[in-house]
Amino acid sequence: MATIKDVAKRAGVAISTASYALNGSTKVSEATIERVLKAAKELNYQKNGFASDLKRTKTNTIALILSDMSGPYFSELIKGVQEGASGNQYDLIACSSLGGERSTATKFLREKRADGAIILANNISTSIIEESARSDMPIVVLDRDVENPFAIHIEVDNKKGAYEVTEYLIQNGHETIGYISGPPESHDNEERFKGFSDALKDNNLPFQSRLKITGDFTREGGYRATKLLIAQQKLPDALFYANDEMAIGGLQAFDEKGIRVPEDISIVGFDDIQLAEYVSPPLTTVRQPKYEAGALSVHMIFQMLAGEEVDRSFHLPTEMIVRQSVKNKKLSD
Amino acid sequence: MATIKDVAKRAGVAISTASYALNGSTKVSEATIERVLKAAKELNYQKNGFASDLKRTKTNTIALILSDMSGPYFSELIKGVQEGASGNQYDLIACSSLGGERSTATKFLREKRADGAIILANNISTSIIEESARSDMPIVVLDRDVENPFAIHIEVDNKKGAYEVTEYLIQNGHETIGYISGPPESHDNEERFKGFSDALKDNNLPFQSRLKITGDFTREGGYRATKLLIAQQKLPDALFYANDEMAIGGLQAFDEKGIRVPEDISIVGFDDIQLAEYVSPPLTTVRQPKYEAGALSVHMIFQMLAGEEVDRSFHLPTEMIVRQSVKNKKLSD
DNA sequence: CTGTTAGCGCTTTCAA
DNA sequence: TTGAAAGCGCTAACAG
Repeated sequence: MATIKDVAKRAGVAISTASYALNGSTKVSEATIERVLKAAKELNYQKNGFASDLKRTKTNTIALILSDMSGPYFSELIKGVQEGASGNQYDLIACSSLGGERSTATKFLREKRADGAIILANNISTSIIEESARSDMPIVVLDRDVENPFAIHIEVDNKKGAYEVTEYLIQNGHETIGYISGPPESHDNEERFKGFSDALKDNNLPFQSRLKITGDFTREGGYRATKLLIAQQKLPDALFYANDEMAIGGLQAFDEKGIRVPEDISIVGFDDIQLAEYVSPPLTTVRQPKYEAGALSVHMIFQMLAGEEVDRSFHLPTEMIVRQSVKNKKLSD
Repeated sequence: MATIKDVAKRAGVAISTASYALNGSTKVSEATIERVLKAAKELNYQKNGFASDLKRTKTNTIALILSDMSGPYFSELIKGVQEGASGNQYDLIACSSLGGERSTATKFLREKRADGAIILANNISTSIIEESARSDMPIVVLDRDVENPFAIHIEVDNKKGAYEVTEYLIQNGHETIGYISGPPESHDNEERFKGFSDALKDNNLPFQSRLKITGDFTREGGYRATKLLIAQQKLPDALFYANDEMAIGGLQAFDEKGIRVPEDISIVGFDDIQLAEYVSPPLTTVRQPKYEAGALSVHMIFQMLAGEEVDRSFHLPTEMIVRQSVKNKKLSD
């Protein structure tokens, strides 16, 4: 692998001159630039990015850390981040936190391989985030709150969104409403559950703990949880799934038992993933402003990088998307 | 930002000793290790990853370069790559080729920011790939063929897959069959079209060029192309969409005009994206082994990194997925 | 077991 | 306009 040294030698100039020429400085004569460029091409020279980053102590990249990296859920978020980053001549790279302590994500955070990070990965520990956040490595955390002046928190208003859709269920005449939860340690899940139970309480509806079943945000988990509920024999009027994936799993479980949605039971989800519109029946759910969350995240990173004073916490509004998975009991009963 | 020097000083040892201690070498006494670790913790020391990569001239990461980084399409592929990489203690990072020459992807390739790369990004130029591929930066290209011993080519058998599904259409009694193409410069599209027209030819069916309409692999493009076709008044018996996204766009166009699928026209897609199963009617299509493609890609990268002799080209088999978007004309006519 | 030291490849100051 | 040289922070060979 040719280095700048080789290029300089071949062009018959000093290393520094080669560096200037390669970086398009005006300090070097046309003729020299040409000679250097020619030498570089002949040697198929490629600069070593690490060396220059090291020298400049700046990477011009921001890292997006995801628990999964696959998952259709992240598309929109990524788009928001991507556009913001490239608009500022920053690079965006995505990496996975799979593997916890030993993951790529941890490495990026710890080893300052990026100038900032956006994290949506429940499997990365809060302590790592807190240790890593600093003025030259500002962090935006999307799925929890963190105690560190250089880590701010952006989240959609899970609680309010859950409250609204639960209220919608109630207004449609549903009284016994179950909750299929995400993993108990999930902050999002917790907030959604709070919104859900607040709505129940405010409407003087009791919450039966037998109707809260723990899932894990996956389709499979929703399927299993729903099966469990069906096995209890007494189905509630409606079901709140803590996310759409689980709701879709639930749909399948109901379908297998010949239970019709929404005729026999109404359901709602959360997220408004792309599939929600296509399943049968189309899912009533709450939409998260994912693109906006992504865009805001990068924006805040840049603000922090610029040393500006920023708010420590943001809540983005959700929107209820009414489709056809909820029956109006007041009309039909 | 504390450096290893600061840590060494604070612990009262030499830099190298600090380095050894930090990296868990056995050459250092327990007591020293402890002192160093303590100092590091007190200073909130984080090592600079670039510096060590630079020193070791090895990054232990492989880059996955995508044109988009969003797009549900990539999920499976990513999973295959991710698992292969982390299984070998390598990091995977994904980056986007959005922005062409000036993209993050180009930077990674050119500046040797990874030990190898997997590319699925039609908007990155072949010349960049050819210039970047070398023994210490092997590349797997998924969407074209490249002339470079260190860049190998893995693709699903687009031609055969297209051939099969076209033949399926023919066997079901369809005779005039249209083709909604992807972008003309797409290699995948080209291969699919070849398979399509070969099947026609082998069955002595003429191909009418008015029935080939150019789309762009997006839902919107499929929608527009379909509208165009509908405007021609004479609908063919069936339509081959070069990918599922476009087929779903087409479904919408037909729906708006009250044209029923498959009663009035049969359609097939390509890819078998997740949605294909959920649209109405469920789409008959060709499944690509995306996970396998991803897994094989990393595997080959490691082979090349190890200096082994490898095949320059791989073709992965596809599988036809029969659902309900094709009518059997022989039965009903 | 610990310390000295020579770079990795690059940028950039300073002097010529 | 060009060149010499000093590091960026780290690893590792070598010497003690």
